[in-house]
Amino acid sequence: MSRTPAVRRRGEVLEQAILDATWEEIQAVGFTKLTMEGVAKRAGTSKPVLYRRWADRTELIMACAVSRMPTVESVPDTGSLRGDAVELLTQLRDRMSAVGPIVIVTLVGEVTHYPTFRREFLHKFIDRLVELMNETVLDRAVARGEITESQLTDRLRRLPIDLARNEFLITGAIADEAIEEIIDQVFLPALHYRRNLPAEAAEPAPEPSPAPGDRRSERRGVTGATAGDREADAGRDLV
Amino acid sequence: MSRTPAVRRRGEVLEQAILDATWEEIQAVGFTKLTMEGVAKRAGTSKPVLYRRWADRTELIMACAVSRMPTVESVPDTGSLRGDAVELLTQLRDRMSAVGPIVIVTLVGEVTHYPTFRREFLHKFIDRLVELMNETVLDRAVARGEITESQLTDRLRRLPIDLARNEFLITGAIADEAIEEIIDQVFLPALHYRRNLPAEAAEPAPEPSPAPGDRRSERRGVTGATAGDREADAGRDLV
DNA sequence: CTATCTAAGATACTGGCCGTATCTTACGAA
DNA sequence: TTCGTAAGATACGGCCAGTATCTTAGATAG
Repeated sequence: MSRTPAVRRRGEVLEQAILDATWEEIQAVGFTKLTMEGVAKRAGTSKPVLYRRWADRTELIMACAVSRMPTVESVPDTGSLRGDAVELLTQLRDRMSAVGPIVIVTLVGEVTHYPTFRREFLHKFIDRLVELMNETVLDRAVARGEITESQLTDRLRRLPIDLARNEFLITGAIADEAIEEIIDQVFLPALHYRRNLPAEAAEPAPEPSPAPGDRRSERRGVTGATAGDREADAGRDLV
Repeated sequence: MSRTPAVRRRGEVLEQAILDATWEEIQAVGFTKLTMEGVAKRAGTSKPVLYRRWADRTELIMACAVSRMPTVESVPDTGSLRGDAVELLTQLRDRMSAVGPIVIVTLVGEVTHYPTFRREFLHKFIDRLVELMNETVLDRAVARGEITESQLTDRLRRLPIDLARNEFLITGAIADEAIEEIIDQVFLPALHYRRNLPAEAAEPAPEPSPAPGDRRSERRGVTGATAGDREADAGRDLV
Protein backbone atom coordinates (compact mmCIF):
# COMPACT_ATOMS: atom_id res chain seq x y z
CA MET A 1 0.00 0.00 0.00
CA SER A 2 1.93 2.93 1.31
CA ARG A 3 5.46 3.10 0.10
CA THR A 4 7.50 5.93 1.51
CA PRO A 5 10.79 5.76 -0.29
CA ALA A 6 14.16 6.27 1.36
CA VAL A 7 14.96 9.28 -0.76
CA ARG A 8 12.68 12.25 -0.98
CA ARG A 9 11.29 12.49 -4.47
CA ARG A 10 10.74 15.77 -6.27
CA GLY A 11 9.27 17.36 -9.34
CA GLU A 12 8.69 15.12 -12.30
CA VAL A 13 9.43 11.86 -10.51
CA LEU A 14 7.14 12.64 -7.63
CA GLU A 15 4.39 13.80 -9.92
CA GLN A 16 4.47 10.63 -11.95
CA ALA A 17 4.46 8.53 -8.80
CA ILE A 18 1.33 10.31 -7.64
CA LEU A 19 -0.39 9.82 -10.98
CA ASP A 20 0.49 6.13 -10.88
CA ALA A 21 -0.87 5.89 -7.35
CA THR A 22 -4.04 7.61 -8.51
CA TRP A 23 -4.46 5.03 -11.19
CA GLU A 24 -3.91 2.17 -8.77
CA GLU A 25 -6.37 3.73 -6.37
CA ILE A 26 -8.99 3.92 -9.08
CA GLN A 27 -8.49 0.24 -9.80
CA ALA A 28 -8.55 -0.63 -6.12
CA VAL A 29 -11.45 1.34 -4.66
CA GLY A 30 -13.21 2.61 -7.74
CA PHE A 31 -13.82 6.01 -9.15
CA THR A 32 -16.49 7.26 -6.77
CA LYS A 33 -14.72 6.18 -3.62
CA LEU A 34 -11.37 7.61 -4.58
CA THR A 35 -10.09 10.03 -1.96
CA MET A 36 -7.19 12.43 -1.87
CA GLU A 37 -6.03 10.93 1.39
CA GLY A 38 -6.07 7.48 -0.10
CA VAL A 39 -4.00 8.57 -3.06
CA ALA A 40 -1.55 10.42 -0.83
CA LYS A 41 -1.05 7.40 1.39
CA ARG A 42 -0.67 5.06 -1.57
CA ALA A 43 1.88 7.36 -3.14
CA GLY A 44 3.76 7.59 0.12
CA THR A 45 3.29 11.31 0.38
CA SER A 46 0.81 13.70 1.96
CA LYS A 47 -2.22 15.70 0.94
CA PRO A 48 -0.60 19.12 0.70
CA VAL A 49 1.72 17.76 -1.97
CA LEU A 50 -1.32 16.78 -3.98
CA TYR A 51 -3.09 20.07 -3.46
CA ARG A 52 0.00 21.99 -4.53
CA ARG A 53 -0.40 20.46 -7.97
CA TRP A 54 -4.09 19.88 -8.51
CA ALA A 55 -6.95 21.94 -7.19
CA ASP A 56 -9.23 19.02 -6.44
CA ARG A 57 -10.18 15.44 -7.06
CA THR A 58 -11.50 16.06 -10.55
CA GLU A 59 -8.33 17.76 -11.70
CA LEU A 60 -6.19 14.99 -10.33
CA ILE A 61 -8.25 12.30 -11.99
CA MET A 62 -8.25 14.15 -15.26
CA ALA A 63 -4.49 14.58 -15.16
CA CYS A 64 -4.22 10.89 -14.48
CA ALA A 65 -6.40 10.03 -17.46
CA VAL A 66 -4.47 12.36 -19.70
CA SER A 67 -1.17 10.82 -18.68
CA ARG A 68 -2.40 7.32 -19.43
CA MET A 69 -4.08 7.92 -22.74
CA PRO A 70 -1.70 7.34 -25.65
CA THR A 71 -1.77 9.98 -28.32
CA VAL A 72 -2.63 9.29 -31.89
CA GLU A 73 0.07 10.70 -34.07
CA SER A 74 -1.02 9.70 -37.51
CA VAL A 75 -3.07 7.30 -39.55
CA PRO A 76 -0.99 5.17 -41.91
CA ASP A 77 -2.06 5.18 -45.52
CA THR A 78 -3.58 1.75 -46.07
CA GLY A 79 -4.40 2.54 -49.65
CA SER A 80 -8.15 2.83 -49.29
CA LEU A 81 -10.74 4.90 -47.48
CA ARG A 82 -12.08 1.78 -45.86
CA GLY A 83 -8.70 0.70 -44.58
CA ASP A 84 -7.87 4.17 -43.29
CA ALA A 85 -11.21 4.51 -41.55
CA VAL A 86 -10.85 1.13 -39.88
CA GLU A 87 -7.38 2.15 -38.79
CA LEU A 88 -8.60 5.42 -37.31
CA LEU A 89 -11.40 3.76 -35.35
CA THR A 90 -9.03 1.09 -34.13
CA GLN A 91 -6.70 3.73 -32.77
CA LEU A 92 -9.63 5.52 -31.16
CA ARG A 93 -10.68 2.26 -29.56
CA ASP A 94 -7.20 1.54 -28.28
CA ARG A 95 -6.88 5.01 -26.81
CA MET A 96 -10.10 4.74 -24.88
CA SER A 97 -9.49 1.14 -23.84
CA ALA A 98 -6.18 2.21 -22.35
CA VAL A 99 -8.08 4.25 -19.81
CA GLY A 100 -11.12 2.04 -19.47
CA PRO A 101 -14.84 2.56 -19.83
CA ILE A 102 -15.63 3.53 -16.26
CA VAL A 103 -13.08 6.30 -16.17
CA ILE A 104 -14.07 7.59 -19.58
CA VAL A 105 -17.78 7.56 -18.84
CA THR A 106 -17.39 9.13 -15.44
CA LEU A 107 -15.03 11.68 -16.84
CA VAL A 108 -17.53 12.70 -19.47
CA GLY A 109 -20.00 13.09 -16.65
CA GLU A 110 -17.75 15.04 -14.33
CA VAL A 111 -16.46 17.16 -17.14
CA THR A 112 -19.98 18.17 -18.06
CA HIS A 113 -20.23 20.03 -14.78
CA TYR A 114 -17.19 22.16 -15.45
CA PRO A 115 -17.13 24.11 -18.70
CA THR A 116 -13.43 24.82 -18.20
CA PHE A 117 -12.46 21.22 -17.80
CA ARG A 118 -14.75 20.30 -20.61
CA ARG A 119 -12.84 22.41 -23.08
CA GLU A 120 -9.46 21.18 -21.95
CA PHE A 121 -10.69 17.63 -22.02
CA LEU A 122 -12.02 18.05 -25.50
CA HIS A 123 -8.88 19.68 -26.68
CA LYS A 124 -6.62 16.99 -25.32
CA PHE A 125 -8.60 13.95 -26.29
CA ILE A 126 -10.59 14.73 -29.33
CA ASP A 127 -9.35 17.41 -31.59
CA ARG A 128 -6.51 15.35 -32.92
CA LEU A 129 -8.83 12.55 -33.95
CA VAL A 130 -11.24 14.81 -35.71
CA GLU A 131 -8.39 16.52 -37.48
CA LEU A 132 -7.06 13.18 -38.58
CA MET A 133 -10.43 12.20 -39.92
CA ASN A 134 -10.89 15.39 -41.84
CA GLU A 135 -7.40 16.22 -42.93
CA THR A 136 -5.89 12.82 -43.41
CA VAL A 137 -8.40 10.04 -43.98
CA LEU A 138 -11.00 11.94 -45.95
CA ASP A 139 -8.66 14.23 -47.84
CA ARG A 140 -6.66 11.21 -48.86
CA ALA A 141 -9.80 9.51 -50.13
CA VAL A 142 -10.64 12.58 -52.15
CA ALA A 143 -7.13 12.69 -53.55
CA ARG A 144 -7.41 9.03 -54.52
CA GLY A 145 -10.65 9.76 -56.27
CA GLU A 146 -12.62 7.42 -54.04
CA ILE A 147 -14.97 10.17 -53.05
CA THR A 148 -15.58 13.82 -53.86
CA GLU A 149 -15.90 16.74 -51.52
CA SER A 150 -19.52 17.13 -52.51
CA GLN A 151 -20.39 13.79 -50.97
CA LEU A 152 -19.31 14.97 -47.54
CA THR A 153 -21.34 16.74 -44.95
CA ASP A 154 -20.29 17.60 -41.41
CA ARG A 155 -22.54 14.88 -40.16
CA LEU A 156 -20.96 12.27 -42.41
CA ARG A 157 -17.45 13.43 -41.58
CA ARG A 158 -17.89 12.70 -37.91
CA LEU A 159 -20.20 9.72 -38.34
CA PRO A 160 -17.66 6.96 -37.70
CA ILE A 161 -16.22 8.73 -34.67
CA ASP A 162 -19.70 9.42 -33.32
CA LEU A 163 -20.73 5.80 -33.60
CA ALA A 164 -17.53 4.40 -32.19
CA ARG A 165 -17.57 6.79 -29.26
CA ASN A 166 -21.18 5.92 -28.57
CA GLU A 167 -20.39 2.21 -28.68
CA PHE A 168 -17.69 2.68 -26.10
CA LEU A 169 -19.65 4.92 -23.79
CA ILE A 170 -22.60 2.57 -23.73
CA THR A 171 -21.16 -0.91 -23.94
CA GLY A 172 -17.72 -0.21 -22.53
CA ALA A 173 -15.89 -1.70 -25.46
CA ILE A 174 -15.62 -1.72 -29.22
CA ALA A 175 -15.21 -5.07 -30.89
CA ASP A 176 -13.42 -5.42 -34.20
CA GLU A 177 -16.72 -6.47 -35.71
CA ALA A 178 -18.34 -3.28 -34.47
CA ILE A 179 -15.74 -1.21 -36.27
CA GLU A 180 -16.36 -3.09 -39.47
CA GLU A 181 -20.12 -2.78 -39.09
CA ILE A 182 -19.82 0.94 -38.60
CA ILE A 183 -17.73 1.31 -41.71
CA ASP A 184 -19.37 -1.29 -43.92
CA GLN A 185 -23.00 -1.05 -42.92
CA VAL A 186 -23.26 2.64 -42.20
CA PHE A 187 -20.45 4.93 -43.21
CA LEU A 188 -19.58 3.70 -46.68
CA PRO A 189 -23.19 3.03 -47.69
CA ALA A 190 -24.23 6.50 -46.56
CA LEU A 191 -21.38 7.98 -48.59
CA HIS A 192 -22.22 5.70 -51.48
CA TYR A 193 -25.72 7.07 -51.68
CA ARG A 194 -24.35 10.53 -52.36
CA ARG A 195 -21.96 9.34 -55.02
CA ASN A 196 -23.40 11.09 -58.00
CA LEU A 197 -25.40 13.87 -56.54
CA PRO A 198 -25.56 17.27 -58.17
CA ALA A 199 -23.84 20.05 -56.27
CA GLU A 200 -26.24 20.88 -53.45
CA ALA A 201 -29.46 19.12 -54.34
CA ALA A 202 -28.20 16.49 -52.01
CA GLU A 203 -30.33 17.39 -49.05
CA PRO A 204 -33.64 15.55 -49.19
CA ALA A 205 -33.81 11.93 -48.14
CA PRO A 206 -34.23 9.08 -50.51
CA GLU A 207 -37.50 7.29 -50.55
CA PRO A 208 -36.30 3.91 -49.47
CA SER A 209 -38.98 2.47 -51.71
CA PRO A 210 -42.53 3.31 -52.80
CA ALA A 211 -43.70 5.34 -49.84
CA PRO A 212 -47.47 5.62 -49.88
CA GLY A 213 -48.63 8.77 -48.16
CA ASP A 214 -45.48 10.52 -47.04
CA ARG A 215 -46.41 13.68 -45.23
CA ARG A 216 -43.03 14.32 -43.83
CA SER A 217 -42.10 15.73 -40.48
CA GLU A 218 -45.33 17.13 -39.20
CA ARG A 219 -44.98 17.49 -35.51
CA ARG A 220 -42.14 19.31 -33.82
CA GLY A 221 -41.30 18.89 -30.19
CA VAL A 222 -39.51 20.97 -27.68
CA THR A 223 -36.53 22.72 -29.19
CA GLY A 224 -34.20 20.44 -27.33
CA ALA A 225 -31.58 22.86 -26.21
CA THR A 226 -32.23 22.95 -22.50
CA ALA A 227 -31.35 26.59 -22.31
CA GLY A 228 -27.99 28.15 -21.68
CA ASP A 229 -26.05 25.32 -23.19
CA ARG A 230 -24.44 27.10 -26.02
CA GLU A 231 -21.11 25.53 -25.67
CA ALA A 232 -22.68 22.69 -27.59
CA ASP A 233 -20.27 23.06 -30.46
CA ALA A 234 -17.31 22.64 -28.19
CA GLY A 235 -18.63 19.30 -27.11
CA ARG A 236 -19.39 18.13 -30.55
CA ASP A 237 -16.31 16.05 -31.13
CA LEU A 238 -15.79 14.59 -27.71
CA VAL A 239 -13.44 11.61 -27.55
CA MET B 1 -35.94 27.35 0.91
CA SER B 2 -37.27 25.19 3.72
CA ARG B 3 -41.00 24.82 3.84
CA THR B 4 -42.26 22.84 6.76
CA PRO B 5 -45.97 22.56 6.20
CA ALA B 6 -48.57 22.91 8.89
CA VAL B 7 -49.81 19.37 8.43
CA ARG B 8 -47.55 16.37 8.55
CA ARG B 9 -47.37 14.79 5.13
CA ARG B 10 -47.20 11.05 4.58
CA GLY B 11 -46.70 8.38 1.99
CA GLU B 12 -47.27 9.34 -1.59
CA VAL B 13 -47.60 13.06 -0.97
CA LEU B 14 -44.46 13.26 1.09
CA GLU B 15 -42.51 11.19 -1.39
CA GLN B 16 -43.46 13.40 -4.28
CA ALA B 17 -42.58 16.49 -2.27
CA ILE B 18 -39.13 15.05 -1.64
CA LEU B 19 -38.62 14.22 -5.29
CA ASP B 20 -39.66 17.73 -6.24
CA ALA B 21 -37.26 19.14 -3.67
CA THR B 22 -34.51 16.94 -5.10
CA TRP B 23 -35.12 18.37 -8.52
CA GLU B 24 -35.05 21.92 -7.23
CA GLU B 25 -31.87 21.19 -5.36
CA ILE B 26 -30.24 19.89 -8.51
CA GLN B 27 -31.19 23.09 -10.28
CA ALA B 28 -30.02 25.22 -7.39
CA VAL B 29 -26.68 23.76 -6.35
CA GLY B 30 -25.93 21.34 -9.16
CA PHE B 31 -25.55 17.65 -9.34
CA THR B 32 -22.20 17.19 -7.65
CA LYS B 33 -22.97 19.44 -4.73
CA LEU B 34 -26.33 17.94 -3.99
CA THR B 35 -26.55 16.71 -0.42
CA MET B 36 -29.10 14.65 1.44
CA GLU B 37 -29.24 17.28 4.11
CA GLY B 38 -29.92 19.96 1.55
CA VAL B 39 -32.77 18.01 0.02
CA ALA B 40 -34.24 17.24 3.42
CA LYS B 41 -34.17 20.87 4.43
CA ARG B 42 -35.64 22.02 1.14
CA ALA B 43 -38.41 19.45 1.39
CA GLY B 44 -39.13 20.55 4.95
CA THR B 45 -38.36 17.15 6.36
CA SER B 46 -35.35 15.35 7.80
CA LYS B 47 -32.68 12.95 6.66
CA PRO B 48 -34.06 9.77 8.21
CA VAL B 49 -37.21 10.21 6.14
CA LEU B 50 -35.04 10.18 3.02
CA TYR B 51 -32.99 7.22 4.10
CA ARG B 52 -36.13 5.24 4.87
CA ARG B 53 -36.96 5.38 1.17
CA TRP B 54 -33.66 5.51 -0.69
CA ALA B 55 -30.42 3.90 0.28
CA ASP B 56 -28.20 6.76 -0.87
CA ARG B 57 -27.75 9.81 -3.00
CA THR B 58 -27.58 7.90 -6.26
CA GLU B 59 -30.85 6.07 -5.64
CA LEU B 60 -32.60 9.28 -4.75
CA ILE B 61 -31.37 11.08 -7.82
CA MET B 62 -32.28 8.18 -10.02
CA ALA B 63 -35.77 8.02 -8.58
CA CYS B 64 -36.04 11.74 -9.20
CA ALA B 65 -34.98 11.34 -12.81
CA VAL B 66 -37.40 8.48 -13.34
CA SER B 67 -40.27 10.50 -11.93
CA ARG B 68 -39.56 13.42 -14.23
CA MET B 69 -39.01 11.57 -17.46
CA PRO B 70 -42.20 11.21 -19.43
CA THR B 71 -42.84 7.79 -20.85
CA VAL B 72 -43.18 7.15 -24.52
CA GLU B 73 -46.34 5.23 -25.09
CA SER B 74 -46.45 4.86 -28.81
CA VAL B 75 -45.30 6.27 -32.11
CA PRO B 76 -48.15 7.55 -34.25
CA ASP B 77 -48.31 6.23 -37.77
CA THR B 78 -47.27 9.16 -39.92
CA GLY B 79 -47.59 7.14 -43.09
CA SER B 80 -43.89 6.76 -43.88
CA LEU B 81 -40.75 5.31 -42.41
CA ARG B 82 -39.16 8.72 -42.49
CA GLY B 83 -42.00 10.36 -40.63
CA ASP B 84 -42.15 7.61 -38.04
CA ALA B 85 -38.42 7.70 -37.47
CA VAL B 86 -38.42 11.46 -37.05
CA GLU B 87 -41.28 11.10 -34.63
CA LEU B 88 -39.48 8.47 -32.59
CA LEU B 89 -36.31 10.53 -32.32
CA THR B 90 -38.31 13.59 -31.41
CA GLN B 91 -39.90 11.73 -28.54
CA LEU B 92 -36.53 10.45 -27.45
CA ARG B 93 -35.20 13.97 -27.51
CA ASP B 94 -38.12 15.31 -25.51
CA ARG B 95 -37.75 12.62 -22.89
CA MET B 96 -34.12 13.35 -22.33
CA SER B 97 -34.55 17.11 -22.49
CA ALA B 98 -37.17 16.86 -19.77
CA VAL B 99 -34.44 15.73 -17.41
CA GLY B 100 -31.59 17.74 -18.88
CA PRO B 101 -28.16 16.88 -20.19
CA ILE B 102 -26.21 17.17 -16.97
CA VAL B 103 -28.43 14.80 -15.10
CA ILE B 104 -28.51 12.32 -17.95
CA VAL B 105 -24.79 12.35 -18.52
CA THR B 106 -23.95 12.12 -14.85
CA LEU B 107 -26.49 9.40 -14.42
CA VAL B 108 -24.94 7.37 -17.18
CA GLY B 109 -21.66 7.84 -15.39
CA GLU B 110 -22.91 6.97 -11.93
CA VAL B 111 -24.92 4.10 -13.23
CA THR B 112 -21.84 2.59 -14.82
CA HIS B 113 -20.42 1.99 -11.37
CA TYR B 114 -23.41 -0.01 -10.22
CA PRO B 115 -24.40 -2.99 -12.35
CA THR B 116 -27.69 -3.22 -10.48
CA PHE B 117 -28.66 0.36 -11.14
CA ARG B 118 -27.44 0.03 -14.64
CA ARG B 119 -29.92 -2.69 -15.45
CA GLU B 120 -32.82 -0.92 -13.81
CA PHE B 121 -31.88 2.29 -15.52
CA LEU B 122 -31.71 0.60 -18.87
CA HIS B 123 -34.98 -1.13 -18.33
CA LYS B 124 -36.82 2.01 -17.35
CA PHE B 125 -35.41 4.39 -19.87
CA ILE B 126 -34.49 2.47 -22.93
CA ASP B 127 -36.20 -0.78 -23.58
CA ARG B 128 -39.43 0.85 -24.59
CA LEU B 129 -37.73 2.97 -27.21
CA VAL B 130 -35.89 0.07 -28.76
CA GLU B 131 -39.05 -1.95 -28.78
CA LEU B 132 -40.84 0.87 -30.50
CA MET B 133 -38.14 1.11 -33.11
CA ASN B 134 -38.14 -2.58 -33.86
CA GLU B 135 -41.73 -3.54 -33.40
CA THR B 136 -43.52 -0.42 -34.52
CA VAL B 137 -41.51 1.84 -36.79
CA LEU B 138 -39.58 -0.78 -38.72
CA ASP B 139 -42.26 -3.45 -38.82
CA ARG B 140 -44.67 -0.85 -40.11
CA ALA B 141 -42.22 0.13 -42.83
CA VAL B 142 -41.88 -3.50 -43.84
CA ALA B 143 -45.64 -3.89 -43.90
CA ARG B 144 -45.92 -0.81 -46.10
CA GLY B 145 -43.40 -2.28 -48.45
CA GLU B 146 -40.93 0.57 -47.93
CA ILE B 147 -38.21 -1.80 -46.87
CA THR B 148 -37.70 -5.53 -46.53
CA GLU B 149 -36.47 -7.46 -43.54
CA SER B 150 -33.34 -8.43 -45.45
CA GLN B 151 -32.20 -4.80 -45.52
CA LEU B 152 -32.07 -4.64 -41.76
CA THR B 153 -29.22 -5.55 -39.51
CA ASP B 154 -29.04 -5.05 -35.76
CA ARG B 155 -26.65 -2.20 -36.33
CA LEU B 156 -29.02 -0.45 -38.70
CA ARG B 157 -32.01 -1.04 -36.45
CA ARG B 158 -30.47 0.89 -33.60
CA LEU B 159 -28.58 3.38 -35.75
CA PRO B 160 -30.94 6.35 -35.32
CA ILE B 161 -31.22 5.83 -31.58
CA ASP B 162 -27.46 5.44 -31.26
CA LEU B 163 -26.79 8.66 -33.10
CA ALA B 164 -29.45 10.65 -31.31
CA ARG B 165 -28.32 9.42 -27.91
CA ASN B 166 -24.73 10.26 -28.75
CA GLU B 167 -25.74 13.73 -29.86
CA PHE B 168 -27.44 14.36 -26.58
CA LEU B 169 -24.72 12.93 -24.39
CA ILE B 170 -22.04 14.96 -26.09
CA THR B 171 -23.65 18.24 -27.03
CA GLY B 172 -26.41 18.29 -24.44
CA ALA B 173 -29.18 18.77 -26.96
CA ILE B 174 -30.66 17.50 -30.17
CA ALA B 175 -31.78 20.09 -32.66
CA ASP B 176 -34.56 19.40 -35.13
CA GLU B 177 -31.98 19.68 -37.87
CA ALA B 178 -29.87 17.01 -36.22
CA ILE B 179 -32.78 14.61 -36.26
CA GLU B 180 -33.33 15.24 -39.92
CA GLU B 181 -29.64 14.85 -40.69
CA ILE B 182 -29.55 11.55 -38.88
CA ILE B 183 -32.50 10.25 -40.82
CA ASP B 184 -31.82 11.82 -44.19
CA GLN B 185 -28.05 11.74 -44.40
CA VAL B 186 -27.35 8.52 -42.59
CA PHE B 187 -30.20 6.18 -41.78
CA LEU B 188 -32.22 6.20 -44.98
CA PRO B 189 -29.16 6.28 -47.27
CA ALA B 190 -27.62 3.33 -45.42
CA LEU B 191 -30.87 1.43 -45.78
CA HIS B 192 -31.15 2.52 -49.37
CA TYR B 193 -27.83 0.96 -50.22
CA ARG B 194 -29.13 -2.43 -49.17
CA ARG B 195 -32.32 -2.11 -51.16
CA ASN B 196 -31.88 -4.86 -53.65
CA LEU B 197 -29.32 -7.09 -52.07
CA PRO B 198 -29.50 -10.85 -52.41
CA ALA B 199 -30.36 -12.69 -49.21
CA GLU B 200 -27.12 -12.60 -47.23
CA ALA B 201 -24.46 -11.48 -49.68
CA ALA B 202 -25.02 -8.12 -48.10
CA GLU B 203 -21.97 -7.99 -45.90
CA PRO B 204 -19.02 -6.50 -47.77
CA ALA B 205 -18.81 -2.78 -48.13
CA PRO B 206 -19.38 -0.89 -51.29
CA GLU B 207 -16.41 0.58 -53.06
CA PRO B 208 -17.37 4.20 -52.81
CA SER B 209 -15.71 4.66 -56.16
CA PRO B 210 -12.76 3.21 -58.06
CA ALA B 211 -10.48 2.27 -55.18
CA PRO B 212 -6.94 1.77 -56.40
CA GLY B 213 -5.03 -0.61 -54.20
CA ASP B 214 -7.47 -1.71 -51.57
CA ARG B 215 -5.80 -4.13 -49.22
CA ARG B 216 -8.51 -4.00 -46.67
CA SER B 217 -8.26 -4.18 -42.92
CA GLU B 218 -4.71 -5.24 -42.40
CA ARG B 219 -3.79 -4.36 -38.88
CA ARG B 220 -5.86 -5.24 -35.89
CA GLY B 221 -5.44 -3.60 -32.52
CA VAL B 222 -6.19 -4.60 -29.01
CA THR B 223 -9.34 -6.63 -28.70
CA GLY B 224 -11.10 -3.70 -27.15
CA ALA B 225 -13.12 -5.34 -24.43
CA THR B 226 -11.27 -4.14 -21.38
CA ALA B 227 -11.72 -7.46 -19.68
CA GLY B 228 -14.54 -8.62 -17.49
CA ASP B 229 -17.08 -6.33 -19.00
CA ARG B 230 -19.45 -8.84 -20.39
CA GLU B 231 -22.60 -7.12 -19.44
CA ALA B 232 -21.97 -5.18 -22.57
CA ASP B 233 -25.19 -6.41 -24.14
CA ALA B 234 -27.22 -5.02 -21.31
CA GLY B 235 -25.84 -1.60 -21.99
CA ARG B 236 -26.26 -1.77 -25.67
CA ASP B 237 -29.47 0.20 -25.93
CA LEU B 238 -28.90 2.79 -23.27
CA VAL B 239 -31.20 5.78 -23.39
C1' DC C 1 32.09 22.70 2.34
C1' DT C 2 28.75 25.94 3.81
C1' DA C 3 24.90 28.89 3.23
C1' DT C 4 20.59 29.36 1.31
C1' DC C 5 16.39 28.56 -0.94
C1' DT C 6 12.80 25.58 -2.42
C1' DA C 7 9.68 22.18 -1.97
C1' DA C 8 8.53 17.69 0.42
C1' DG C 9 6.50 15.63 4.18
C1' DA C 10 4.22 15.43 8.67
C1' DT C 11 0.62 16.92 11.60
C1' DA C 12 -3.30 19.05 13.11
C1' DC C 13 -7.59 21.50 12.68
C1' DT C 14 -12.15 23.36 10.90
C1' DG C 15 -16.02 22.29 8.66
C1' DG C 16 -19.29 19.69 6.03
C1' DC C 17 -21.70 15.79 5.09
C1' DC C 18 -22.83 10.79 5.54
C1' DG C 19 -25.42 7.40 7.61
C1' DT C 20 -27.57 5.78 11.94
C1' DA C 21 -29.67 5.66 16.48
C1' DT C 22 -32.96 7.53 19.56
C1' DC C 23 -36.83 9.80 21.02
C1' DT C 24 -41.03 12.40 20.55
C1' DT C 25 -45.22 13.44 18.27
C1' DA C 26 -48.79 13.78 14.67
C1' DC C 27 -51.90 11.28 12.09
C1' DG C 28 -54.82 7.38 10.41
C1' DA C 29 -57.31 3.37 11.40
C1' DA C 30 -60.23 0.65 14.17
C1' DT D 1 -60.52 7.04 22.47
C1' DT D 2 -56.87 4.01 21.74
C1' DC D 3 -53.19 2.19 19.34
C1' DG D 4 -49.87 1.49 15.74
C1' DT D 5 -47.14 3.54 12.28
C1' DA D 6 -44.37 6.62 10.34
C1' DA D 7 -42.84 11.66 10.38
C1' DG D 8 -39.81 14.79 12.25
C1' DA D 9 -36.20 16.50 15.36
C1' DT D 10 -31.81 15.92 17.31
C1' DA D 11 -27.52 14.20 18.15
C1' DC D 12 -23.48 11.58 17.27
C1' DG D 13 -19.30 8.98 15.26
C1' DG D 14 -16.71 8.93 11.36
C1' DC D 15 -14.64 10.16 7.10
C1' DC D 16 -12.84 13.28 4.12
C1' DA D 17 -12.02 17.96 1.97
C1' DG D 18 -9.10 21.62 2.04
C1' DT D 19 -5.79 24.65 4.63
C1' DA D 20 -2.28 26.26 7.90
C1' DT D 21 1.93 25.46 10.15
C1' DC D 22 6.22 23.62 10.97
C1' DT D 23 10.16 20.69 10.15
C1' DT D 24 13.53 18.76 7.13
C1' DA D 25 15.71 16.88 2.81
C1' DG D 26 18.14 18.05 -0.95
C1' DA D 27 19.41 20.95 -4.93
C1' DT D 28 22.24 24.90 -6.14
C1' DA D 29 25.49 28.68 -5.79
C1' DG D 30 29.46 30.59 -4.13
